[in-house]
Amino acid sequence: MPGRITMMDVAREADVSLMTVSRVVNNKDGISQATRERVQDIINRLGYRPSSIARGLVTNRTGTLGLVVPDNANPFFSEVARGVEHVAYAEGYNVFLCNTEEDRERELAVLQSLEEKQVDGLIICSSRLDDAELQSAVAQHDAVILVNRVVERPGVGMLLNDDEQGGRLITQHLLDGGHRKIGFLSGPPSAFSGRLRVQGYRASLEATNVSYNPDWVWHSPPMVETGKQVARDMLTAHQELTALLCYNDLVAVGALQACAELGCKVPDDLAIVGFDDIPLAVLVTPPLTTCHVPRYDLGSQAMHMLLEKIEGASQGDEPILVQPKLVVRASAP
Amino acid sequence: MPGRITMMDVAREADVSLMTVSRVVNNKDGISQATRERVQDIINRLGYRPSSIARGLVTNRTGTLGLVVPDNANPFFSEVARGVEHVAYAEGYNVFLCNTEEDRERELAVLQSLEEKQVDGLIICSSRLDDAELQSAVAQHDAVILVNRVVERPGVGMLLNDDEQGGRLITQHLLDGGHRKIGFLSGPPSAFSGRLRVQGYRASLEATNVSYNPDWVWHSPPMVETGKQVARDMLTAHQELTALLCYNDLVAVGALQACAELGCKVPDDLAIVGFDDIPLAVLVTPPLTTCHVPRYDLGSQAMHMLLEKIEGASQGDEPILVQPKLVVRASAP
DNA sequence: CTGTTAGCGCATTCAG
DNA sequence: CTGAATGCGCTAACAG
Repeated sequence: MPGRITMMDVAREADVSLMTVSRVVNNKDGISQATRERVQDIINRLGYRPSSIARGLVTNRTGTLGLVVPDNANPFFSEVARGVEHVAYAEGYNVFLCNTEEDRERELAVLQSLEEKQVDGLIICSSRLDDAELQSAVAQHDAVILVNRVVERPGVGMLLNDDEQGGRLITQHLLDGGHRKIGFLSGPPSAFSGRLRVQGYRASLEATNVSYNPDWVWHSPPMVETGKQVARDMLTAHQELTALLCYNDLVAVGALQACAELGCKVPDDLAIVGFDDIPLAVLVTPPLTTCHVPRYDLGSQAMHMLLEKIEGASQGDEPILVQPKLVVRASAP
Repeated sequence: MPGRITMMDVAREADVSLMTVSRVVNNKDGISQATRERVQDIINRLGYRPSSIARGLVTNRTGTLGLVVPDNANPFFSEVARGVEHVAYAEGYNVFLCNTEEDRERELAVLQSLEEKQVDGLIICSSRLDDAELQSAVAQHDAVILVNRVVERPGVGMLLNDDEQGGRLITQHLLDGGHRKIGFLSGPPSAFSGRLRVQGYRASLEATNVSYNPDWVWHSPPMVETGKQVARDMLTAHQELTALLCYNDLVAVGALQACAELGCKVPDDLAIVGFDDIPLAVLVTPPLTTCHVPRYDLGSQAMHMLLEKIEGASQGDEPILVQPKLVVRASAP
């Protein structure tokens, strides 16, 4: 096969220099309308496409970005991804969507790979790395936005759902409903947002003089299946509970299923609250009371922040807090 | 800032030539154990990372792949994506996950962009392009796998869920249940698989001497909201229907909601059947009868096929058919 | 307005 | 076992 069509081919065919072709391709001026059109025609006729990797080698910009998420099949992250990609696409970027499958090792590997690919910028959602790992990973890149994770490092942008406040909101709602024995399935230990939500829960309890009971806080991987299993164990071990907060809606749905199996009625025997307000939340029976997080907007806003950083127009690095909103439905009226 | 660390830096520091460093980096032999270790140490100490774009320029391989889907937030595609990415990652590839948002123009743009990025291979899921567009888009790439779409072009691999058979299975199930007036919400007109499913539906009807009524086949975008709207309109216009086939589970869930609003009981007043068997299918009430499609496996198998193609080991281009399986649940017992 | 020169960071020859 | 030369396809800086 004849190999890729290069600028050289176009230049030869048009009987001009490489530079002239380059100028046409990049819409730079300093070229007569006539040559521009002639060259453009030849480009079209030959089907020439610029090699963005050759270009990247000289410009040091690849036009690609990285987006790292724990699990793209989780509706929360896939919606964040949509927001990111929509904006990125509008600005002419392509994005590597990288799934870490909730795995630390894999997150590290992905981050290294993105570095080798020389992405122009990076958004990391809900990193599962510990602080030290994240610090040094982030140090390799010069434009980074963290979503729902904090790290001490100048130059890193942060966009955070106010998880502690979210934890307070849902806890307060249950307290207002008269609940005093409230369990919490708090997500994976590595989840930063889980820790914050528990803090909010605890703060809210203590503000009402209800004592915090660590036995009522269990970890669970953030998926339906695991939520179901852990909820079953927890509810069996702690039959005194009258309400259950869940790390996210997926876990809450799992808890709903566990209740069905245990013959425990929601919300009469047990109130259940989720987090995120994914579309699924209104599709289950009973629909979930939850804390609404603007997933798509989180993605698009993170992307806007990243663009500012890439273009060097970043307005300082104060973390930006997004306020979640309590949504009351039948699972915890 | 001092700029990126290059091979040159390592070579200078180790007092060897570029080539020696290159050999160490790429694990080639023809190097003494001693130098290898010494160079490796310096690489680690300096934090050198090879530039995959520079490498790509000379090797003509980028280590990146493209995956094009209509909507990553659709659980069907996000699961396919997981399958693809899992295998890709294991083989050292990164993948551009590109959402077309069900938009033809955008799909074309994405495909062109992937060409400029010089991906080593490409998987296109459920393309919404017409045949001519797809043909010429595909012609630009040398390793392409189509999922759930057929195109006439040598060299293109195809992995297909047997949608016609799926259409037959679900239709037959309803016929067996005594239904004779069966509507079909068949998805977007651009959806190849929708057309096949309708064919199966029609074939199944006619094999039972039930006449095919085109008034009972309506299009609907493949999402819950739109499914709900179209279902409402259709059921209002055609109250004679006793069963409704849906393009996918999302549409079926929408139909379920429409029924709830219309005061129509499922399955007593109307049987509803979905397609895909996404996790959501068992979470709604009543759980959906549907046609199971192995989404994750579709992704991982497509990826394996793509790898074979990239490595030139492709075993011919017979489309590979995957058989869907009827799953009977309460929405259409 | 257009062309020439140089070099991005690396791997592939081919010599030592 | 190691190194020197060459070029991938393109753009930036300067010349004309």
